[in-house]
Amino acid sequence: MKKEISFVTGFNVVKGFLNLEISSDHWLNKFQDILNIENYGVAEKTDKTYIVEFSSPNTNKPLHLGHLRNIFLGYSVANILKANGHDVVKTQIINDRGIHICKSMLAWQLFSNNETPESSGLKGDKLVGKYYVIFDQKYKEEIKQLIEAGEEKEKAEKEAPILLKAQEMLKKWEEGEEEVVKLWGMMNSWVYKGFDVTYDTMGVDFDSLYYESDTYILGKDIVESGLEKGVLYKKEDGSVWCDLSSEKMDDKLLLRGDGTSVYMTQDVGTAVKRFEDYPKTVGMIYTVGNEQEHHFKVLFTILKKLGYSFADECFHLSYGMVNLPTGKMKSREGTVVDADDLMAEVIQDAKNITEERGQIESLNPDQLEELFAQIGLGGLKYYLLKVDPKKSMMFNPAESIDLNGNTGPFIQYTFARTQSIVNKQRGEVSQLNLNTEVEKSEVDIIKHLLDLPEMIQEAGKSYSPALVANYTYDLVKLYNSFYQSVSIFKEEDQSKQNVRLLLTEKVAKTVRFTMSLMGIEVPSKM
RNA sequence: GGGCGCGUAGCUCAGCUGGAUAGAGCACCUCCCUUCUAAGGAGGCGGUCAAAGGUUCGAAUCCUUUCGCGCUCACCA
Repeated sequence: MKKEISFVTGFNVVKGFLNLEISSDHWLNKFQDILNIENYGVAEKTDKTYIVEFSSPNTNKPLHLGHLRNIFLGYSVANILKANGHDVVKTQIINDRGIHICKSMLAWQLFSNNETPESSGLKGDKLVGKYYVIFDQKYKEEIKQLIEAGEEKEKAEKEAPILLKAQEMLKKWEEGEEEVVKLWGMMNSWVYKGFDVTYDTMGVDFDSLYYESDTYILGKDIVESGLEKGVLYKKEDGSVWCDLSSEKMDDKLLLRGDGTSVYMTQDVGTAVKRFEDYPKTVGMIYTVGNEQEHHFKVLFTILKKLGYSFADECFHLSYGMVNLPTGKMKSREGTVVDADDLMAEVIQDAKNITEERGQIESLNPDQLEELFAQIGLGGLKYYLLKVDPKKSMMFNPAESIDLNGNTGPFIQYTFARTQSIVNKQRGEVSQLNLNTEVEKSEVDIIKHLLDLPEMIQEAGKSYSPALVANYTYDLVKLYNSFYQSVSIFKEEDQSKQNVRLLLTEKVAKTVRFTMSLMGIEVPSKM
């Protein structure tokens, strides 16, 4: 065998396993192959388009920790699909209509004295969220009063005056009453402005937006034609349903007795609209929490029954809930972690630690601000992305800003190390000498670099940034081990030094690339 | 009750298309900065892979059952 295959230099047998020794020049050949590829890790362009939906908030309250997992996940999956050569459309459905937003509107009308983001200095989404909470408080007070007056609890919950007023407002909105629509438009614009600030801090953007207030109308039309085709049926009270008994599920309501639409109605409309807007689409990814698994199962089934073959190309990217050490997040109990607050906190922590031990003397104030944001947000994003999406996860605020071990800042730190070497080198590194002898720590890095394309492919297939995170972590661990065990600039053998410099450059490029897939920036100093 | 998912070290997580002594980080204990960033590295401690059966030369991984946890089954979103 040693004669047949030139790169095998030895072998031994342990417990029934054949171990082969591979020569240095084989690994250097492989490394040379990688170096020759311009965008190593990025697959060739395909003509396929994927639509990735994420975020999709309600417009009645600010974004929170749960949204952060959703948004980072969706954004990262979009990047990963791009790296697999596909065209990607990042989108969301904005749930801008319905009773929830009317509640905020009503409470604002009743109790705000015309408070605006400008007059209060509050971020728009925070201001609207504040009135949503006020509505809930008043609503509860009224229920309590009704019960004390001898009303049944259930009846009280249905007949609290403020709730009736909100429902009335919703009706007026659907009828297009000018004043209500105007108020709705104003308060939504506040929210969007607030969200824009949050997305900007996150470093996240979208290619297209869909509004429920638009798509629910299309949804209604589709339901009507489904009725004509006999795919759907109408009950005596006028409500419209889809028979799902053949899939062993309960029938699903698509239009209420009074003709108004439900969530499912607009989801049908949105899906159809998107496939019309992007005809080359071969996959639509819905990044939505696992509590909606049933909803999407039903949605895809209904789409198929309505005759849309693209139903098979829809995929619910279902992710687990984010829990706190204190338990579940509950808005009613005030345990929700606000997205803006958390990001600010994490950036502040990065600042404190960096000022304490960073190598940042040469940076100006603007560069420092940027660095703190990179480290803080990098840590947060990595923390939320390194866990398998489908698993629910524990969010420990104390650990998210940790810097040691399997964390974003650890990886960023390693990248910064590579940069100080790259900067010290100055000028071109000469070609690889394939006859150089390589250390084990160097071979380990080459082997891992060789796995990159397969990892990208797998991450794309399984929609899992966690694979990218773990790959990157393993790579920088190998690099740190190498970094500590050999010296680069003290190496007298020029060929060996070249190998190490080229490895350093390639690891740096790879880390910057894989981190970018997670939406994480890497600093050259920290 | 039905459906779906999860259960790996004290804690947080990898590994799961079956292969060698089950890995990492945190925490705890040793070492290593006159060396390119010690936000680092080398090592130690720590596991009946929830439990029991089964398939297999071989199971954390596949199958069955049980237990525990989560989500879900609205004229809510």
